[in-house]
Amino acid sequence: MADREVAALAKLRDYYRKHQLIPSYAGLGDMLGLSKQGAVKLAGRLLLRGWLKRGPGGRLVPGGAFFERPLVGAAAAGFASPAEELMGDAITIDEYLVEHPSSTVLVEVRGDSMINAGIHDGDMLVVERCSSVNSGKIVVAIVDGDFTIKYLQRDRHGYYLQPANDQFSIIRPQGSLEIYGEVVGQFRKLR
Amino acid sequence: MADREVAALAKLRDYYRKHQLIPSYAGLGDMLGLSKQGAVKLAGRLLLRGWLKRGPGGRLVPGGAFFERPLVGAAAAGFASPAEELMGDAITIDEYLVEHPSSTVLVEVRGDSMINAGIHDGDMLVVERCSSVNSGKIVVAIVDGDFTIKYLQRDRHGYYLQPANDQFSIIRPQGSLEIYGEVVGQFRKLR
DNA sequence: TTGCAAGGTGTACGAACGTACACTACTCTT
DNA sequence: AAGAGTAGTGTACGTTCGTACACCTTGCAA
Repeated sequence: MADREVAALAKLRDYYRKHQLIPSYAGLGDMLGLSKQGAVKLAGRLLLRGWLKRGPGGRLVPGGAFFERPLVGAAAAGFASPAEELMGDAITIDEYLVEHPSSTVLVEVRGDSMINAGIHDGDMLVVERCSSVNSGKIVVAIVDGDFTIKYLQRDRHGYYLQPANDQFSIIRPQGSLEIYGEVVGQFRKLR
Repeated sequence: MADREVAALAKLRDYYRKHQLIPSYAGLGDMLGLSKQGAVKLAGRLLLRGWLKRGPGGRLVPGGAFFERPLVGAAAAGFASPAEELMGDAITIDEYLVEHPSSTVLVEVRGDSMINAGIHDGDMLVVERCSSVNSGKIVVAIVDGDFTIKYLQRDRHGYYLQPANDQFSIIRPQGSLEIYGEVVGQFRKLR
């Protein structure tokens, strides 16, 4: 049975949460009451299932399925064990929203000019810094020294900034248009 | 200068995102163009700042401040050097959204019944599990075995579920109303 | 000028690591 | 009864790891 794998995965999750690190084969063996070689074989099975993968130097690192929480879908009927639903890992949302950590910043929204795009006053935006953005994307641009959030559009006259609110008008930059970055995600507190 | 530390942290964040692992001292040295000993000393400084910490076997693991992202205010005027941005506030998205990790789950939204509350199809909700919720809050309720997202309201006839979309109607539960949890946050990818 | 701390390089060493191979015990299937 | 596959142990080996110590440069204060 795959009983042992499940138990091992549970202990690995606890270990990883505590140390942000998958133990070595020897450590894994100690943790599970196995010999080092038993741990090697067992880890091989976890690798096949995508729970673990190999990192630099042959070290074990968490695989794609390692952090997966039973995502409670809207159509989900059974949610039997509350213990398994727990979102213990604090990294998940961050990884979901941020692809390139070193070039990503957070910007707080002021104003309602993008309200029809679902961006409200007070929301937080995940912004990836880059100077060139494809048209049609939501961007953070710099107009008169201030940040502004708009759709970047282009027509035969060049690029312009389009709000998602009828009460605001299109901005056509005189001269060059300075792009701060592209909006790749958003989040807000509801409480 | 602390210039080198900031650059190193940026590269470390990208490396960690790719491999879920902080490199060894030798790997860190290669990454930064330093000798192994230079990496040892530099890592010592990162340890002092809380960006890294020590794991089992002396290995480096991300510290508490490792996942923080720079927060750029919407009213910020000058943003001259990227280094300057790091001087502002920094938060982790997870800490911002999740207050009680052990009782928080993520739910993916299906349907448009809450669209006027800014909750769209495909959004992710941060749900804090609890059985009793104050009225007026957005809740995940269980109706006929299915999850549903609605405002929880109360009148003289008792509790009912109110959608934020004119095309949907109020749900008055027959018998008891089962609350799965309260929606305390939401996030979505825009790319 | 002297002193000294900060930040860097080079070398060395024992411990721990990943890997490989041989072997055993048990459980199925043929 | 024989064979194959699975899950485990033991031993061995070369590499890499973290650590320590000596040494060099630069900037700055006494």
